[in-house]
Amino acid sequence: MNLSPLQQEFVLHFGEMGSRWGINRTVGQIYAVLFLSSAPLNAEAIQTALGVSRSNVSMGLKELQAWNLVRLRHLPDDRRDYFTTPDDLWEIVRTLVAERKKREIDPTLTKLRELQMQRPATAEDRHAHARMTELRELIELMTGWYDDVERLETERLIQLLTLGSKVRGMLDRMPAIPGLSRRETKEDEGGV
Amino acid sequence: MNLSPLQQEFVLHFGEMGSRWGINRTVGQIYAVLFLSSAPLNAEAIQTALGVSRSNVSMGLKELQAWNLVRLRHLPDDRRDYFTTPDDLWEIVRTLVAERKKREIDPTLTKLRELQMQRPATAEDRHAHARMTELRELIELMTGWYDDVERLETERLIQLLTLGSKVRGMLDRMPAIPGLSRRETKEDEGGV
DNA sequence: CCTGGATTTCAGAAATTTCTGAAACTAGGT
DNA sequence: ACCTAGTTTCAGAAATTTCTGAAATCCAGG
Repeated sequence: MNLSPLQQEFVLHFGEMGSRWGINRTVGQIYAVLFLSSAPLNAEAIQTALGVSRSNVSMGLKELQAWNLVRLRHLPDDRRDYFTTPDDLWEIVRTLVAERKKREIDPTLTKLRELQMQRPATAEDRHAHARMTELRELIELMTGWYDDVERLETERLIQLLTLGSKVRGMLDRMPAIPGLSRRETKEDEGGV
Repeated sequence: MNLSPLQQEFVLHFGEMGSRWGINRTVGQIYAVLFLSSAPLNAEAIQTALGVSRSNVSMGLKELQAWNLVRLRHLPDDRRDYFTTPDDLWEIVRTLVAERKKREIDPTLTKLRELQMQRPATAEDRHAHARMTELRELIELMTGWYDDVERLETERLIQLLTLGSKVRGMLDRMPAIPGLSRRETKEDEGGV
């Protein structure tokens, strides 16, 4: 398979962005090709489209599968593996967010909870401990919200996003929530 | 400066997470040390705390400054540069989100808009074009929402997040928004 | 229980990123 | 104008990540 100039440029861009997204160039390119393709593709088609080695494609597909970002399909009378991305972009976004949370947030939350078992001894440790508490609470607030929103069906989610600027007006009409001010009580400490 | 076991473990964790967050280990560790410290730190203190070279610290700080994640401070009668992270964690989150959007989303949005100037010729290109449109519209919807939320003062933002599960009930009481169904009209195409 | 197309694994090669020490630079004090 | 304490830059070294080709594995017929 070979790519049209339009596809080509999109794929190249995804490759370059790959590194910023925490995946490597080839994985980004493989994803881009699958994303644009109207039909499922097998490894060989991807290989020729991108001009990389067969094993590289295999590893890339494996990684994309680990991210739940591609679907394995089979065509009748063909035992090769074919891959697609979901037609529904919202499903892709949900997967992306869920997987990033799993990899980038959850381990830190676990670690913070674990570290908070220790009682701080010195003044400096008390400050560090307080700082970790603040961070943990903030992450918990955000992931709690995410858990709620994630369960919304897509129609509702779009509705919520479209609401956008109206959010402010709505909040104005709600009572302030007591006991949730911006900062907790704050201790001052000295020393370099 | 040397770190307590509590600080040490937090710093090491941040270092390891660094790679998943798109920054490198040392940068993650530098940030962690500054985040926990009750007082501003100079480069030498960071160097001894982490046991890395002076130039590495310098580069790390430079990168953190490029991300707007640290503040440069000066103490009286001392011409060394001291650094801190903001006391307010919400400010940190806002910066983080804004910078990641700038680096990870905006370039793609620009590229998509640019690619859409081209008129698709083949059937396959028409499909690719449609797919890009879908993606662009989705990103625009999400960044539009972000732009609104970003302007909320922190109290309101917390209110919004705390609302969480109540969101669903609220949305139920709102009229559905016409013309914004889940998927656009969808063309079917064949061929491998 | 072979055969042959297809996929996966793996060890080393290639490329990229990170880290370092030395040199260059900067600016306040005298 | 020249120290001097401090910071930044930079070229090469070290470490890490990515990529490849060859070999190993898998598995659906025959």
